[in-house]
Order: sequence, then structure tokens, then C-alpha cells
Amino acid sequence: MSTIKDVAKAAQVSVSTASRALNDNPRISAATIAKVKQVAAVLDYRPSGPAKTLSKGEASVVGVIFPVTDEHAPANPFQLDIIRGANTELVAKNYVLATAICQDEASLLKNVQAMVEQSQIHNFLVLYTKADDPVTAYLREKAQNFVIIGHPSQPGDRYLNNDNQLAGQKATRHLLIEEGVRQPLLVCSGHHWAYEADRQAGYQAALAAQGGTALSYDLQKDEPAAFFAAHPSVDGIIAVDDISLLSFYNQLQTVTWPKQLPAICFNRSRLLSLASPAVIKVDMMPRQLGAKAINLLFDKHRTHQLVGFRIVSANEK
Amino acid sequence: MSTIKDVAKAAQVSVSTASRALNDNPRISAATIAKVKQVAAVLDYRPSGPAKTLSKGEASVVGVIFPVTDEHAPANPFQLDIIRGANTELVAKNYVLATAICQDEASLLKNVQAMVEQSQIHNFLVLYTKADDPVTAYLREKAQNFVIIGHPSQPGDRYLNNDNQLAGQKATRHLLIEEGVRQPLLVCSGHHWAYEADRQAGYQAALAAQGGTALSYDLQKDEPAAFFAAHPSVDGIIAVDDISLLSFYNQLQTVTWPKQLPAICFNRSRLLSLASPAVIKVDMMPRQLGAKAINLLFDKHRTHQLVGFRIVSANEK
DNA sequence: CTGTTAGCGCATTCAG
DNA sequence: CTGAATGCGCTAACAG
Repeated sequence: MSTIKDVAKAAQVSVSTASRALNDNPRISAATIAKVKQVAAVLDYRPSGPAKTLSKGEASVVGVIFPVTDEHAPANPFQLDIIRGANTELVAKNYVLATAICQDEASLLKNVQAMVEQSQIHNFLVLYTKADDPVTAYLREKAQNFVIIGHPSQPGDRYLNNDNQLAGQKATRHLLIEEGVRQPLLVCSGHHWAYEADRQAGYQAALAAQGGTALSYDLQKDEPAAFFAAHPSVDGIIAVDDISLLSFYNQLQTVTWPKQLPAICFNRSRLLSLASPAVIKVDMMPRQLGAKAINLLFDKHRTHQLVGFRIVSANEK
Repeated sequence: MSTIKDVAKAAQVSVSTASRALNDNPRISAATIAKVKQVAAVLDYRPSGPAKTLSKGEASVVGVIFPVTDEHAPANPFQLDIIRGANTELVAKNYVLATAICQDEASLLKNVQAMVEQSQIHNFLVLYTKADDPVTAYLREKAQNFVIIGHPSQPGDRYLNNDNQLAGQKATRHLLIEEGVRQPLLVCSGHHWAYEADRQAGYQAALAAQGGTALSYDLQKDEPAAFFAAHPSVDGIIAVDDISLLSFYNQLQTVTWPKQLPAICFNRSRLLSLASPAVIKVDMMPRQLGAKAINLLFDKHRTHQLVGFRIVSANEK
């Protein structure tokens, strides 16, 4: 590997001039910049990350923090798609993506502390939201640059989110208008996650606009037989996510109930498509989410951003 | 952050002695080592990763290379569990996990090249196997240390794998003996992946031992109605993975066929558990896979290792 | 606009 | 057994 020294020599300038030229320092003449870059290209020069980190005090690395997995937050392919989108942006910037992914909160915190204090990583993407989270508390305390993907947890936090409220509204409207549903039932996980509440708010808004009444089924509390006896008018399903829909179908197996009702569901995982291809999906576009999160992370003027979604008809792909 | 200089000063030794003491250099007296380490602990000293990398020429980082996703290889929660297991080991070693995850092969190769040449990352975990893969070809050419998780692709490669052949055998036996199945049907993806072939070999071996006959259904080629007309004796299902099982159930919806046959399936994803809780699963223990892969990666004497699995009854968890 | 010098934190020669 | 000096590759303060 050729170093900046080799480049400087070949371009007949000093090392510092070469460094400045390569970094587009305005104090260097256009001619010199061109020459240095040209030579660098010929020599196939690649700047050393560790050396840069050592002298600047900040690594060209973005840390991605995954939630600790448990029965309520299973390992999720959605997250992989997010980081795929994020890394695409990072590769272009010559950045590296490091992951903090652990089994328990204590090790996760240690992992992140090590990243900050030993690896000089000062930019993070946080893939979850959680009240009283020691990890984000640490990031705030140490004034690290981070963006949360999901609902913001604290007032000052920067975040990027799907427009879940709008998605809930559009999905409900789709069911009512395109599918002719009269009484859609909202299936909730019962975990009261933020995105769930947002989608629910959209659902309620759409129904209110059409003069319908909201009705929801709580997977933790409701009992299918009793519920459907009490609400025979239900003729469509809207589920807050793929997992909830499959749980719901599973509960339904114990009662006689027409499983063929039109259904719409957030997220668009492959397993779901295979298990229930007839369902309409709302694609939350995880890759785009990841890519935009990186842009937001490096644009410190902006505090937050909402990203789009796409309703995917049942037979599509 | 305190540096090695601070430690040296506080311990009243030179920087070089401090460095050696912290690295358990045998040329340093036990007393000095103890004193230096003691002081380091008090000062909460953490060695700087970038500085170490710069002087040693090798980063304390393991790169994990994900397969490029397409319709045949969807983003998979199994992979997330693997890296969770791997990172648990890495955090203990004060290593960082970096991920190469891209949309296409060309960028993936660039990503990995950048890791090697710019970030001095020389240890990798490869999460896939593929013939004529430019990425692993590059790793071999540059003599990087890497371990493949899955079936080895080239003779010299080091790898770590589930014992898929044994798992296929045990799963088939389980179906025959515990569930009293006479004619189990093997459901294959039709993609001819290595792990699939291994599981199939185990299936055949188990049947041969019991005097049964092998029968398989190819999701790409077979047509359900015709197939089942020709093979009415099928009374149990063994699927090569979770996705294949759900695909199979989906194809089955078009024909009248008792879906309630006993079934066993490799992998144990949450969506599957929700979609088909009655299925028996073979847990391939991805976290353990990840953890052992790290151990193998750093134990250069060993070339490969097979890891276990666990048959999980339908109602369990 | 460009060159000289110093320093980031650590490992490692080379001396002693 | 330990210390002083050097260098890893790069950026930045200081000079001109």
C-alpha cells in the first residue's frame, strides 16, 4: 500500500500539502490539488483509517446499536435491511459500519462505551426506542452524535421515523375504499409500542373521517371466541405488524371464523408473504430508512425526518 | 481518557515498560506487571484501538460479510443471531465487529477491500457460500484470516457448520419413531443449496436404516395436485427450512390435502412459530454458531468444526 | 499558497 | 529486567 508520503514524493510536494490537497483544502491551488489527486489515483492511494482516526480523534465509523432481543423484540430481518441501506451510503463515504449487538443490556452498554472510548467512534444509529435506556443516556451524557430510528424517546434527540400515523390512515382508507370494508378491526400486539400507537392514531383518524367506529383487538388480553361473539360486524383486518397478524391468525384457529377477510398489515417480510400471500402489505421501506438515517446523522442542522411507505397489493411480487 | 503515558507516570516506569507489562511480556518482572496493571485499573485505562492498529498493522476488528440479498436469499433473522453470538465473544476480547452488507456483489467487494486495505481488518467471518465468489477469492489472494459459516466452498478454506447431515438423520428418525410416521416427505427449496443437500443425505440415511423409501417434493418444479395424487401414502412432512415449509403450506392451499400431518422443520424463527406453532423445529442454535466461529477464527491450528442442534417439540416455548 | 515541525497512542527496536 | 528513541500514517499549528 502506498502512503501519503509516496504520493507527496511523486507529486513533488510536501506531505502536508498532499494531505490538504486530498482533503480539498481551499488554501491549496486548484492546479496542485489536481496534480496530487491525479498522482494519488495512479498510485492507487488509500488513506489509512487508523492513522486518520489517531490524528483527528474521531473514527470514520458509524456504530449501529441493536436492541437486546427478547420474546417481545425478536431478531428482525427489518433491521438487516435498515443497515443494508445505511451501509450503502457509508461505503460511498469510505466509512465503516460497526455493530453493537448483545444479549443483555449490561454488555450492550459496555460495547458502546468501548466503541466511544477505545475506538473513537462518535456517530451512532440507534435501532430502538426504550424508556430509561442506559445506552442512549450514555450517548447523551458523552455528547455523541446519534440518530434514533423510530419514535424519539427524549425531547432533544434527533430521530428518523416512518410516518406511522399517516401510514395507519392510508392503510385504513385503503381497506375501506378499495376493499369495501365497513368495520375494520385493528389487531394490536398489546405491548403499547410507540409505532403501534401512531398507526392506531392514523386508523382512528381515517375511521373518524369516514364516520366509522374504531375497534381493536389486543393480542395479550382479548379472547377470540368472546370477542367475535360480541362483534359480529367485523369484516376486515388491519394488523400493526407482521408478527401480530400471524399471532392473530394463530389465535383464530381455535374458533370458527372466516380467515379470508381482507387484511392489511405493516411490514413486508418474506416469511409473511409466504405464510399469508393474500394479505395486503404496507412496505415501510427499511433500506431507504437506513440510507436517510445516515444522511441525517451527518447533517447536524436537521433534527428529524419522516420517511415514506408504500402500499403493496396482495398479488404484487 | 488516560493514556499509557499516564499509567507509566503513575506507576513510575517508562512508557515502554508499561506497554510490555500491560501485554504480559515475560521480560517484565511479575512485581512490575502487577503494579502497572493495578495502576491501570485505578486510572481506568483503555488502550486506544487506532493507535494499536497503527503500530501493529492489524486492527482489533472482525469483519462479518453478509450475502447479497435477493429473492432466493432474503434478509434472515438467523444471521442476526449469529452475529449476536459472535459479538458476545468479541466484546470480551475488546474487539469490534464491523459489517460488510451491501445490495450487490460489486459494492460488497469494494467494502471488503476497503476494510482490508484502509482499516487494516484482517479477520473475517463469511456468512454464506457461493461458487465463484469474488469476495472470498479476494480474501484468499490477500491471505486474510477467515472462517466460513456454512458448507466450505474450497478445499483449503476453514469453516464452521451445523452438522446438517446428522440433523437430517435425527429429524427424520424423530418423525418415524416419536410421531409414528411411515412415509415422510422431504420438502426442498429446489435451489440445491449445500445445507439442503446435507439435510437430504441425512434424511435418506435415516430412511435407509429403517427400510423406508425416500420421497421429495421440489418447490420449484412439483405441482401439488399431481404430486399428491401420485403419492397418497405420505403421512408426515420434513422441510429443509422454515421458508420452504411456509411456501409448501401455501402451495397446499390450492389442493385438498390434510395440512395437519406431523411436520418437522429446520430453523426456528419466531414468525414460523407464530404461523405454524404445531410444527416440530430443529433449532440450529445460531448464537452458538457465531460464538464458536469466533473461537475457530482465532485458533489457526484448527481448520473446521461442526456444531450441534436441538430438536424442539411443538409446544415448547 | 506551500513547507517544516510536532504530535496523536502505542509497540518495538536498540541500548544498557 | 528496564529505559530511550523511533516509527506507524496522517492532520494541524506555525512559519514563511
